[in-house]
Amino acid sequence: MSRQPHPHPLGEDLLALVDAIPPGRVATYGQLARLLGRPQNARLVARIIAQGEGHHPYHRVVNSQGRLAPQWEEQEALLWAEGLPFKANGCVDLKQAQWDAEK
DNA sequence: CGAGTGACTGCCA
DNA sequence: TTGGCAGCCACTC
Repeated sequence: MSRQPHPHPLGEDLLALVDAIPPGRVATYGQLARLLGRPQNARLVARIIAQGEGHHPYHRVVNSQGRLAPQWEEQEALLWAEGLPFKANGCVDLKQAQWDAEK
């Protein structure tokens, strides 16, 4: 066997965290990174999610600007289907949709 | 080991 | 509100 089920040790924790995001809400890479204990590793979080191992609501993860993935147009449709608020420029309104891990 | 790249973030104009 | 710049970390060549 000698094979790693996850490319990163944080991958499993991150996936569980992403799976914990309730519908109608979104989380930022930095927020997830902070919950993982790596507030400065937002890019690592993005990379792990970009790898897309297993099935999780990755579409609920956006950047600090509420901007969606540059090469994933379907994400907007998925978020819209969950009733997420969008701004005029096509970004998610984090002010209303950002997930609060303590709530 | 060094340079380039990226689904990032925060600050400033 | 929007856009540009620098800083950070991990991966790839």
